[in-house]
Amino acid sequence: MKAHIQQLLEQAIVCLIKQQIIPADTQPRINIDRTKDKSHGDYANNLALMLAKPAKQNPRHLAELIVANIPESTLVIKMEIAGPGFINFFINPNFLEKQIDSAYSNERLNVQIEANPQTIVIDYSSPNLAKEMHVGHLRSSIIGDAVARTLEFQGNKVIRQNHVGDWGTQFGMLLAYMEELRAKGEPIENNLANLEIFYRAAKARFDESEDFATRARNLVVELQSGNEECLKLWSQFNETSLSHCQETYQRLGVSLTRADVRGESSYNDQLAVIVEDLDKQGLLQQSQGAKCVFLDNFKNKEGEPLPVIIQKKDGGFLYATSDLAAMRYRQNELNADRILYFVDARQGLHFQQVFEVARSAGFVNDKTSLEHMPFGTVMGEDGRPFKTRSGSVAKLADLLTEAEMRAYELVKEKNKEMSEQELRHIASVVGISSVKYADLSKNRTSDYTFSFDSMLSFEGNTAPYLLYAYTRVVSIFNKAGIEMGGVTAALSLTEEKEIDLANKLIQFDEIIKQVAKQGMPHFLCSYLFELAGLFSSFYEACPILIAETETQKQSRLKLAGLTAKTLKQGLSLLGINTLERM
RNA sequence: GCGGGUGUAGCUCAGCUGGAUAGAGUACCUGGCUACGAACCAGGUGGUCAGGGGUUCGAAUCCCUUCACCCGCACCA
Repeated sequence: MKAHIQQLLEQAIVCLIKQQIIPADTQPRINIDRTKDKSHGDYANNLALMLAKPAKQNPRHLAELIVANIPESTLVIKMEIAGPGFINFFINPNFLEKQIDSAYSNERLNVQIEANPQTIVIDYSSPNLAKEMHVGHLRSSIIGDAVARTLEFQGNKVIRQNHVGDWGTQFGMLLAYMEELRAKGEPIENNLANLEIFYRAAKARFDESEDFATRARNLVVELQSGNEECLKLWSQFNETSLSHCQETYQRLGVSLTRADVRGESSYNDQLAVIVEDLDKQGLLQQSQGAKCVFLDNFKNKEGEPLPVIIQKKDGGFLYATSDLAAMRYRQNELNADRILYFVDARQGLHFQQVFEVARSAGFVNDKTSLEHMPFGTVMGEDGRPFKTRSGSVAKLADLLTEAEMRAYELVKEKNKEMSEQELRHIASVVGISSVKYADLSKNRTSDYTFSFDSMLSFEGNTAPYLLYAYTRVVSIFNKAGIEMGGVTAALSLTEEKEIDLANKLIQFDEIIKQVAKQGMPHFLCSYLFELAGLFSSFYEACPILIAETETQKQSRLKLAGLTAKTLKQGLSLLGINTLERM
């Protein structure tokens, strides 16, 4: 609809240019807004206000001229000039009904398939395998996954990349500890059952024993030089850690699989090549023993150009190096059009730098877009950044268990007769979805206050509210004895609440586009919450099964059916399951 | 010091990149279940959009400035 109005306005501009009312070189950005107030029609536009100055016209008068030059359209029944010079468009209600009818019988709910699908690489979750996943991994995993699903739904080719931290100095420490356990005859498997404890034990040995620390450092070197025994231990460790991750993904409903794992270690053989390439291109400089690329746009504390260190003075590589290798791989092997990074905002500078290096070295084409999708820091309830090293770290797995337990209590209280199995299932969906929704519904760029209580409150703008709306529709269709998609009669909108709901329903497509473009699932959350809210009002005000006429009943069933389908589809894009009853 | 971010109702947060009277949730108050599911709905109280300038028809949004807090800034990731 927006596109249609835009076309109308563009044609009006052409006419006005011909008439020399506005200058020939005007290329205004046409912005169609949805109105907040119904008295302003359905859509509004400020073109007259923007062009008033270049056209040397009174804005209201110019608005009249624009309206006079807009071609006939069956979709627009009325245009009004309001305020300082807004043009308000009133849409034919008939159109709304047609849209709903068509979305209802469409698998994709009328969400357009991308005309030019892209290959989009998404780097997300990427936990460090040395430790178990904790709350800090929640945002990247959940937000990245929601965006991946959304882009996929649009018809893009999405390639998930779980860039796990499976390499680096801390592995020396872990391997040394594994060795020690083995020497003592203790089964390593048992100890790896809890990675958090394992890591702490290894760290404690590292801190208390100089011999151990030395051994750990030596093991890093041996690992990197391909010592077989080391690699065996290393891969045993990683296997265990990865299976922990998969377990968590499974519980969380994150769509990452083992096939999406491409850890830092997989770029090992490319690191030296990257250095060589940069050197050949004359981008590399020696500084204080390290090999660096200097970028003029970035300054350090002393106001001197800031280096991106590619290779340490001891010959070791850094995460900038493997990020560059990964970028080149994603460009050349995966043929990415877009590469998205769902990574903590604190790494913003790092990404600016490596993006620039990658471009100037030609690792990435100019056409390929590199996008850091930052998210805010996880804060404790005291308002301070959530620290992971200070003793009582909330493991992600424990958090999920807590959520399920709280949900279980609530579900049981509301459903005294329900079987244990069903209670468990519902509690699991309610608990997990609450945690996810609490995170997804916030603008990802701002800091995130981690709070059990707000996450697991099941009232208001929460996942259960949306799930509840869905189950109400299911219940109605059960009672009516027909399938949710089985309404055949045409829509007939008369009541205000019906029209409000219908208007919201046809916006689904716009919202999907927005989420896909900006990588921000909270737009979808807000939309679904508003949709569920409008449905609840409609539900209260407009009896469905006991409607006055059969026509009205069928029409309302259809509206409810499309609401449920939209909720289900929307939640599914967020990685949240629906329930038939709760 | 330089760069980035944040500051909106008691609390948690939206505000669609400059639009019409700044919105939700929560908390608090009032009303609604022998009722298609009350995890709900209808309504109310609550604001110097951190402060101050500027740009213009119009600013929470753009520019400048002050304040407060957070985060980066050479071999960790």
